[in-house]
Amino acid sequence: MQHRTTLTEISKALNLSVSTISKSLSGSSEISLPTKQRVKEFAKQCNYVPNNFAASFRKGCTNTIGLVIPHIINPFYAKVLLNIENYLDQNGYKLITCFSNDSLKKEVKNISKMASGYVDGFIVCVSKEAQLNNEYSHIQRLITNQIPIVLFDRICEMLDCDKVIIDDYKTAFDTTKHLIEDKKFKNIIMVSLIDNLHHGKLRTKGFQDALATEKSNGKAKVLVADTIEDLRQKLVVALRNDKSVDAIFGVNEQAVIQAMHVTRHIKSEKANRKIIVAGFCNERLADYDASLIVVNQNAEEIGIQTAKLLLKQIKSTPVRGSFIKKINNFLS
Amino acid sequence: MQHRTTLTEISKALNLSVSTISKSLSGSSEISLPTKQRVKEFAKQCNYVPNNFAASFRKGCTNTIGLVIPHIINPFYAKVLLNIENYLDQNGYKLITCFSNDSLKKEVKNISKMASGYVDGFIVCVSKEAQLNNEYSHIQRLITNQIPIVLFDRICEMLDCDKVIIDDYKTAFDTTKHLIEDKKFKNIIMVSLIDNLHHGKLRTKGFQDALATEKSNGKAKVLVADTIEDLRQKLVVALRNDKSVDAIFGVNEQAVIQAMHVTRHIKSEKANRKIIVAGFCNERLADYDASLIVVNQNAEEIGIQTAKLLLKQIKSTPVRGSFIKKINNFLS
DNA sequence: CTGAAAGCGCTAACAT
DNA sequence: ATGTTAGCGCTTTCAG
Repeated sequence: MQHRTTLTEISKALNLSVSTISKSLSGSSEISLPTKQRVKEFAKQCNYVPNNFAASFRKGCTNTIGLVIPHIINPFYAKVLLNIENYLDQNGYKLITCFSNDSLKKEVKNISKMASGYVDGFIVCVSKEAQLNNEYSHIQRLITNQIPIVLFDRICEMLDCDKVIIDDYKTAFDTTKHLIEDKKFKNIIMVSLIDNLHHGKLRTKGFQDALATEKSNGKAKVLVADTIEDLRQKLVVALRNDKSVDAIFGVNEQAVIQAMHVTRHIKSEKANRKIIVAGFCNERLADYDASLIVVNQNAEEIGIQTAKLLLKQIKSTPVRGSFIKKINNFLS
Repeated sequence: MQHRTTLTEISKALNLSVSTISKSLSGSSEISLPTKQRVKEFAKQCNYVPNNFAASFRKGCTNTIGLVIPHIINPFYAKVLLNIENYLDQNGYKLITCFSNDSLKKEVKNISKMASGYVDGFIVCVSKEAQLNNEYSHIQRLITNQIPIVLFDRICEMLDCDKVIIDDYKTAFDTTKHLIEDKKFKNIIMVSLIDNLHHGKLRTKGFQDALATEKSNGKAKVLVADTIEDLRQKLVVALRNDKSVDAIFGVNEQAVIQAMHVTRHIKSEKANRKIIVAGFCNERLADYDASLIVVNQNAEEIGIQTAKLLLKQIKSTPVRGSFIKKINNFLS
């Protein structure tokens, strides 16, 4: 790495003290105008770039946030990430991004490497593995140590910290109502590949409760599977057995995609059969099938709110520096 | 922020020097086994977490890479990012991620904030705006200052640094050949929304050259547009005017999507008409239309190679520490 | 084996 | 208006 000019070097060259240089460069009113100009000009000539990393170290805060999300192939996470970054950038923060790949081990590793001084706070969407094993001690440790943290999307209700989620239950409930009351579907099948996850269960419940409110509508079927293949087969069987099914409600993107597939297949068997697919998925899916009814998951809003909450926490937390100041006062 | 135990505190508590603590904790062979154990145990009791940020500062390298990409809605970039992160993580590096939103101003801002000491090197995919204005001075400055940097996907040939791209020309050429020779298409239309970008031009050229090699095949049409609407209209007209078109080759994802749309529309007008869409796009598009021919853009490979090249550069660059050491030796 | 000391680049309280 | 000083937490010679 090429040598970078430092304040000390400038101070020696101009026969001024480091603090004068520092103050001049930051435009302090304590310094005379001629001095400030001289310093600034010289600094520019030397290609001086302030070492903000050193400043961060000195001040005890890094203006950096650590983000851990499962992955980014799901456009929902991509959009959340994009919005978090934009919000943080506008507020002078940087973002260290890590992907857990839904592995608990990598999640723990990522968090601990960032927690060793690199970030002022965390935004986390926990891995599937953490959820399945109900293993949150790494998160709990951050909370205990009063490190600012906001969870989003996949959360654990036991943890006492800020959380941002869509209201899965309400969204599923409302969408189902909409399908019944506005769209006039009579026989809806729900499909899920995430019924082992917390938000998956909530969506299923929302669907079921919405149907329960429609007493006349006796038919309600929930199809749950662990693998795509399994779901597809179950769905094919269900649609062949019950010719009156007129809509499929998928509670996660993969389920929606499979529903679209199967629907196309069933339609090709019987041209006049009509089945509409609706559900939680990327709105771009509608690019390829305009009849798809997409549930809006508000990724933008989630991203912004998450970041906003975190910065609020950070601003209300005294930085380490002031704490140390207290100690020193006490000792002296 | 809660107080964090430091080496100094441990040293006072155990009546040992800071350096002994430091060495013990890092398992140095200079320290006796009993001391090491005593220190380690005490550190654990105090919940000691090393401040690697301070260590980074001291050592003059941060083990952090700065990434700037236009955005992440395009799954190609998402996949590249994911693979970069995974590779870097495996090699002990963190990743600061920024999005330029294709704005030159934000790109410059992002780079300079990271360059102020936070990162050991950069991975950049320049913004559309930078390309259109041929404005690369911010990148050139990094290169001049010998800051490790690798460009990917959108590059500038004038810049003297490592670059990773897919071979746009060859990929377009080969795909076109494949469409003609293997798939036996007779009349292919190419569509593009990126003909103002460097790689867009290369893809167009690849298409044209491939067609030129087939002398018997007189027909070759290139449709270029700036907006989606414009492209769609042009394509509709073209397909209505020339009933013999049997394939559309899109050189970017949006163009491919529009081609799929228009094709569906045209087919609905005339049921027996057959048109196949092929092109550069996310392979997930094939989930919704199995007849789509997807060009593989090798996002995984690009991500990994980019990261690998950067780390290679970084490892071959002496850290600032050693430079400073030289100065000191010289002075004393 | 252990300790003392210097210093990474910068800030900010406290002189002068 | 300018300078002095202390120190952020850690690593790394060099001395004992």
